[in-house]
Amino acid sequence: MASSNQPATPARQLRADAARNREAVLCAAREVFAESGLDSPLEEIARRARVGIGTLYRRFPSREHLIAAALVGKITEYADAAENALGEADPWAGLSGFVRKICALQAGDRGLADLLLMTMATSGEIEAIRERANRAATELIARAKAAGTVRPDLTGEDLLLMMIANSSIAAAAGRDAPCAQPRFVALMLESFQPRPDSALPRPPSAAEMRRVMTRLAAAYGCHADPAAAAELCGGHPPQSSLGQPAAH
Amino acid sequence: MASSNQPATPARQLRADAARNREAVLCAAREVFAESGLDSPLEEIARRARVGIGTLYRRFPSREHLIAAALVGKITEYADAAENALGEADPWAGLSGFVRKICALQAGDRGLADLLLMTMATSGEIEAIRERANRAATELIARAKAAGTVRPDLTGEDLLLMMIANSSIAAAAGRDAPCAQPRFVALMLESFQPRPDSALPRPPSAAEMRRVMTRLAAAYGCHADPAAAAELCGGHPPQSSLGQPAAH
DNA sequence: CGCTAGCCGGAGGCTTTGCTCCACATCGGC
DNA sequence: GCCGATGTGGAGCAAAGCCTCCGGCTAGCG
Repeated sequence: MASSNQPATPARQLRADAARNREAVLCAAREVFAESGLDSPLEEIARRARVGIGTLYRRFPSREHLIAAALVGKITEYADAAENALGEADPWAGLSGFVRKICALQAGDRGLADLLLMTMATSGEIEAIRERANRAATELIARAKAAGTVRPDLTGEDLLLMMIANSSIAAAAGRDAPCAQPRFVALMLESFQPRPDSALPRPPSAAEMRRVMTRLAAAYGCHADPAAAAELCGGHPPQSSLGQPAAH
Repeated sequence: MASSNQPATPARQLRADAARNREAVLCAAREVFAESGLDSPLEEIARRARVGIGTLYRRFPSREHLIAAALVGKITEYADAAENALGEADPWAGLSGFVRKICALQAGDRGLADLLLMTMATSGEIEAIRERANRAATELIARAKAAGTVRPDLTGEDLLLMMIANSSIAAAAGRDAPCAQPRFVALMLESFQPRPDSALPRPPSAAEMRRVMTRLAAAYGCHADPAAAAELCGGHPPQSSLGQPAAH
């Protein structure tokens, strides 16, 4: 068993009809996830793709595989936004533009909003892209700090908190209050700016936020513990060769 | 079919054992709601109260009735916090203390956090208390604006946005990142302070936010449309115009 | 063409949750 | 202590989702 981590493209060439169906599922998944988030019923996706539920499961053995395959493109947009922002001459313009951009992305796609807040243990590809975005975002903050246009105690974790908040506001306000989300982002950006004599309580650590993201993943039915993840990938659970991994 | 709006206290004297059970259910409900939010399974509440599910439904014919009965006390704390803050001499100390207080309340009780973001069409009592809090909060903002310690374009709707955000951060971070929620509140308070030459996009209207709260209520299985609500109360659906006091 | 590996759909088992209904138990006035 | 009004528990039905399995279909190679 070659342990290719997860087939972003199917292992071998699919038959023409199968490939067509696979694409239809991905397309429907993008639609449904965007509308209703990553915990949408998979049956709804199959229905919209005009495909049996069995077909969906054959192509994507778990929800996480489907999520990863459907949203690589979208999360790449996110990473690209971060790196493009580094090209901006003015550090504050770069950072604030990036913040507005990703918050708008979240507001426009509930699936992406969810994905940006969780870790996908089974998809190295997604995590690599996220890491790329993280590096760029950290650099964006560092530059703005150096230029004195951002409060010196701002951290990358603050950006993540903002994204959690933005995601819930976008989900709650939706079309009922379309100006809520931009308003909130503007307020957050105000809070990022430096202000003399104002100290913030200490931020959460990167490790803490990683744990948060792992728990959020679990809430969407994505098992982030290594054993379950490995099993899902067809890999070997650590210490392999036990009859069955304990997790069920 | 008596059309008493909703029995905050049971219609007539309950038998001793029944009253004891009712109290046990309320107590369990407060626990479970606090831990897991207003969408917790009612069976879990019955189980923890060591009571049959039938008993729970007999006493509280719908989830909304149970929520209202279990959380009147908590939401009263919220309204009291607002009114007490009006007693504070320094307007900014009053407002910021209030904000920190309610956000801490939300962080400590997921049920309350949820309740503060939704309208309870079937419980005039809850809505009256909320209205009391709204009036006080509006006054708090007005005072702080007058004193120049808060940005002039801040509105009551911004407070609600903050509460939505705070609720989701508290829920996500939980015990994994206990400093996340205070950190976020501190940032929001920074954004409330005045800053020359900074304009915010226009805030959502009160009516829009009311619609948002109604939809959030529906998400917890609370039917907020007048017809369903009235039916649930055994009252008459149409015409009666005494509905909610319009916020503001 | 004909054949088969590969693919398809959805029936159906399982779990969770909501809510109803009724045979039985208990309280408490007399 | 009797006995009916009152209360109790949980069996049971329905709906929604997850996921597996298998009888039948077809694409596309030879």
